Amino acid sequence: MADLPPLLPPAADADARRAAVYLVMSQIPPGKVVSYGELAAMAGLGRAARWVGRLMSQLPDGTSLPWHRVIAAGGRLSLPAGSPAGHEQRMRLRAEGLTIINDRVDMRRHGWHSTEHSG
DNA sequence: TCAAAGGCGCCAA
DNA sequence: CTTGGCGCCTTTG
Repeated sequence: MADLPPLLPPAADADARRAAVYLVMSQIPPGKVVSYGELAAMAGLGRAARWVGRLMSQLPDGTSLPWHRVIAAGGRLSLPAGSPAGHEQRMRLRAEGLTIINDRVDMRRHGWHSTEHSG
């Protein structure tokens, strides 16, 4: 996507950036997914995709944030199915009506802000 | 300041 | 499809 102007100042504290990411995350509707990079851009962090990924791993176990709706670019699930988090992710996504094939989901259908022109 | 690393992303072969 | 390579942003030693 085009380079979105930072919603946050470069000097924003980690708390502010985290809050921004959490806020965007909380807006992800069930059955929809976004990539790390998209989430980073939407939160005003630019290309901090990796940073977002690390933030995900840092989330508390009992968090209410839909971390499972944050996946890798192109609809890929980077978390291994054998991993507890990966298993949980697939379980939740399937529960929300997503079809996971070859560790991938159809971004055109389940992408939060994708071209859902024909529904 | 330099180097290494992380639930990443994109391009070339 | 799988590899290999480089870029990106941030944190840590």
